[in-house]
Amino acid sequence: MKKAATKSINPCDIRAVANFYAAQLQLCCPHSPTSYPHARRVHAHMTTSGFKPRGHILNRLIDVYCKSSHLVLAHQLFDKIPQPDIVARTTMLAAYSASRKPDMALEIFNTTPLRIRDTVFYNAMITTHCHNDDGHAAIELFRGMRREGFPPDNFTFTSVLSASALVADRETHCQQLHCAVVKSGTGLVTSVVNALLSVYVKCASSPLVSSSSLMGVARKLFDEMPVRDELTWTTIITGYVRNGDLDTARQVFEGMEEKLVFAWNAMISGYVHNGFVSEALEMFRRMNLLGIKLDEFTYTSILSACASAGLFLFGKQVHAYILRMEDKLSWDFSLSVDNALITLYWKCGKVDEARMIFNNMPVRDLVSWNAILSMYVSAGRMNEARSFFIEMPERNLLTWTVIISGMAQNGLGEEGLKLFNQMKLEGLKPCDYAFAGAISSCAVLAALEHGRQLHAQLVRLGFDSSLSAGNALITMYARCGVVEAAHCLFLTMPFMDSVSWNAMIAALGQHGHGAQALELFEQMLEEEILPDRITFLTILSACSHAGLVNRGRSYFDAMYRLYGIRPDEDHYARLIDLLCRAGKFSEAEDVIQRLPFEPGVQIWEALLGGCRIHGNVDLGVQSAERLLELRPQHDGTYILLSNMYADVGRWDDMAKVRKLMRDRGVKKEPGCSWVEVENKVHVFLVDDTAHPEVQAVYNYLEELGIKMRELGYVPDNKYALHDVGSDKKQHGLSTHSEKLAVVFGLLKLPRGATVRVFKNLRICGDCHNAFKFMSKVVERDIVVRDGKRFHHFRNGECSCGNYW
DNA sequence: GTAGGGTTAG
Repeated sequence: MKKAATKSINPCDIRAVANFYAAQLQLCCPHSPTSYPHARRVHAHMTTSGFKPRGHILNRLIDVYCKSSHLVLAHQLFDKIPQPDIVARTTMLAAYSASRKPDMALEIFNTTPLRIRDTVFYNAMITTHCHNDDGHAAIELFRGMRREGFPPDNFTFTSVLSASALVADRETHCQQLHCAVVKSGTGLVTSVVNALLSVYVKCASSPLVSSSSLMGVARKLFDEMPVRDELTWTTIITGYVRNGDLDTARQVFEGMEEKLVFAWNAMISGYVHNGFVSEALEMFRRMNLLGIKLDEFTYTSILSACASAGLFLFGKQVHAYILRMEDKLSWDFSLSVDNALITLYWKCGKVDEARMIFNNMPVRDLVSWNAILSMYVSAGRMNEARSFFIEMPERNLLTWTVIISGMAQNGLGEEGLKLFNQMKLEGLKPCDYAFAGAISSCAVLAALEHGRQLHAQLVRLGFDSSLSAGNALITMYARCGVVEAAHCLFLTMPFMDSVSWNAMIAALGQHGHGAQALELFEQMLEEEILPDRITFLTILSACSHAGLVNRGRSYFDAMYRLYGIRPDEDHYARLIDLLCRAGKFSEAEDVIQRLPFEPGVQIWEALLGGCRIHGNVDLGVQSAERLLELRPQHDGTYILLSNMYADVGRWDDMAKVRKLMRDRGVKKEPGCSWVEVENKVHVFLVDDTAHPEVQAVYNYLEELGIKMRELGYVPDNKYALHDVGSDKKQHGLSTHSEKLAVVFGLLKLPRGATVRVFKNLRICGDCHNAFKFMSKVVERDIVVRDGKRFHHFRNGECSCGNYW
């Protein structure tokens, strides 16, 4: 039947029919929603009428199918062509490139004979490599096409220049390509110079080169351009913005005769990213006054400005304005703006509102999901974060990074490391941020060997200059007890920020090197690194650990006066801790009286801790009572209070506290200590009998005890008595977990190696005393990290100076 | 038939 139909059309008519079909397909605009159904109808008509499309009609049909995302259909058609021409091949290849299927594009490329290839075809393949972030492949292909004698054109140069921006040695490639551009005669084509500008600008913002000279090259190109388009302006403006030179960016911007929305957006986002929120808002107001039509980029940038500056009310006004004109906006618009709105709400602490926006979004993308995940993580709502993560329809590197570092931040190191491994199993290559999350997990677990291995991997992968990983490593080494390694790393880091300084100051403070910590802080100020609220938390702790009361007090005063940072509850708590440890109770009470807020858990904990050290029972009882009201289920308060009564022999009161604890069903967190030996973590509990080699430990402990007593060690049974729930106390036989772990380390670790032990709770007084003697007897360093700080025992002394 | 900039998630 079909044959009959074909036969009935004579050659003249076939040409007329072909023209008809071509005209019909011409009606299909590339991205209109009606183009695909129309093309299908035309296609069906051809099939039923027996017309066999060839040449440009076929190519056009393939093109429409590709552009309307019907790649399978397009490819079926393509496969039916006996010898597809270069136009059909380029169309198919570019379609695969645009839909991020580089393997399919490469297959078409490789099966296309050299003799029919042309420059356009190579250009399309170079672009495919760019979209696949494979700069080297793109550059290699560019070289190949020149070897084969295909002349590069302006399209070739724009693509290969953007490829060179992707590679590490981009500056070299860029300069070579610049020469090739000049030789090819495309050196005055606007699009080519734009691409050149773009690479120079990117090279300049790389931290490894001196930016000023490269921005100079870019500026010269810009000044000498015969024709500039809007892209030119945006590129040069963002160039200055990325290099932090907002004044020059502004000058260039003001020099534009007709300021297009692109350029406004570049300025606004530049101000936002560099922290100049009021300038960004000023730009926004000016745009409104001039009646410039705002687009989704303007709104997202301005919402992000509000989010980072905490300008909730202004942001809400923008939100209301957007809602009023919502019906005029497209879906795509609403997606990115909704994402920015989520960020606005959660950064301003409105977690549930942010979740509502997410729930009501008609379309969501990964950015939306990742934003909510980050929100739960930073709010410490890890159960919600965990289930949200599982629910996610897709994940990318960022998703994994957020959840891994979130686990670490919330003390869930084991889960963090598990997720890091799972991520690798799923075939994702961790970036430096993901490594930072895994390293922080090691810091939480005090898993030194594991952390060292991650450090080694990091160096092998070339991430050793990474800021985030470096900062995480400082903290990891410090928290694993190797403060020297942390310091060494800090001194050799190629780039640093305030986080790096904070981490190192905190490391020195935790290890009892208070004076050094303060020295480093002064150096930080000299280098004009602005301290933040975390910096002050760490120096107040450092002062507290080292007993530097006066300096701590004066830093506290300087915080707001000199740096405009209002002290929060945690700053006040550290101040009170500092004062109480030094026995200055009336001053501490005075501070509490004049607090600008209701004292919370942290304040009373600090006070109680100080009272315990100095045996100030009355004040201690008062603060414990407040704590028991605020947090009745927390075990720590009961333990501290009962220990305090025991210290002064008030056994009845002690018994009452224990009864109260039992009545309320509060369980004491069992004390445990652990030590890493040959990459394996050995955990000990009080009076441990479970560890397979525990008998050897008890034997060696006895042996050491004899030598220690010869040097003057007197066991203090008072502390053993305090162990709630331990029935061996009357005999004074109880052996704390930290003693077992230290002795196991002494037995198992190589001769002379430092023993590093970690304990979940605070170290006990008798153990502290015992380790001093032990370090002298065995002539080895012993490091113990307890819940609060580090103790370095060496030659009979502890780094804390008994001040803890 | 092929190219290039600005946004939102760490």
